Amino acid sequence: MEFKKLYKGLSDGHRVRILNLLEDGPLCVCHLMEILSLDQVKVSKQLRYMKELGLVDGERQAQWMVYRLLEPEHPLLARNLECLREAGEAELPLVEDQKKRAAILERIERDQDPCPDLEGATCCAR
Amino acid sequence: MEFKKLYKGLSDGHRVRILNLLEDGPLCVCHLMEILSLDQVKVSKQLRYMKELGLVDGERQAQWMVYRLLEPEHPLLARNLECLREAGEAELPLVEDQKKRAAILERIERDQDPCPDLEGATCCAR
DNA sequence: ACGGTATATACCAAGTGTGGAATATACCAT
DNA sequence: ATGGTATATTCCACACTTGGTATATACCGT
Repeated sequence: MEFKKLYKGLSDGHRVRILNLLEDGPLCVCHLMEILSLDQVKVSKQLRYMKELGLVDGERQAQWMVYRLLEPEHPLLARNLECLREAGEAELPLVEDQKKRAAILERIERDQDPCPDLEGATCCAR
Repeated sequence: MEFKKLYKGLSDGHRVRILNLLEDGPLCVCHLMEILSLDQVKVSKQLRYMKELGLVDGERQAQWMVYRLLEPEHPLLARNLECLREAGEAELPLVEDQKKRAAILERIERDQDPCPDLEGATCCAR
């Protein structure tokens, strides 16, 4: 991955939050909307932008689009997210986002919500 | 420093090369021009941009402007530059730039070129 | 085929970054 | 005061990013 594209990806708060979430595993658009409290068009646009940068990729699962990191083990990305998480709330609610993600996954498990099948676990809540 | 500004700074090849050079110590514009083989206006503009981002600051020393990192110990910046240097020539000639910088400093020492006084050493070659 | 849900795209306006050419400013030496 | 060197700024054009609103597409269940 070109360094330039990585940094363009990281130079926006919403995008960093999305990358941070995807680092823990794939997610569909509706969950990203829910966690970020962002409307659908904005999320879609950011995802498209990051897809063009070569940071993420999306795959259709039934009616949902499930996004994932293109290079989940990319050391520079991982390292930067780590530092940003350590920076705490003052910068971005990254750890809080991770908790919300976990809560959503639990809810899905508990309520048997229909969701695309994804590496053993389900993804979507509605 | 806001993370956003750091990444905006890093998302351009010339800027990364400048930041990498300044990490080793302050430099004046003419040396940056020489090492990057870039014309004066472009260097000045990138420096201004990074000054607005809060990444660098410039101080006049006689007829020269000497630039330095605003937060030389910033861990995220240091870490990213380190990784980019390790990435090697394919991405950016960062290590080569460092060598050029050292060569210039030697040349100054040897030829007693006039330069702004800076933390003991001199800086400018002309 | 139809209506609903999830997601993407198109279009337009505003803001931001980037490049080139010309010009201005600051300082030095004489 | 003058001319030279180092650096910054201005202006203009162009590409990129971002936000809003509206619309289109894809898939599902019936």
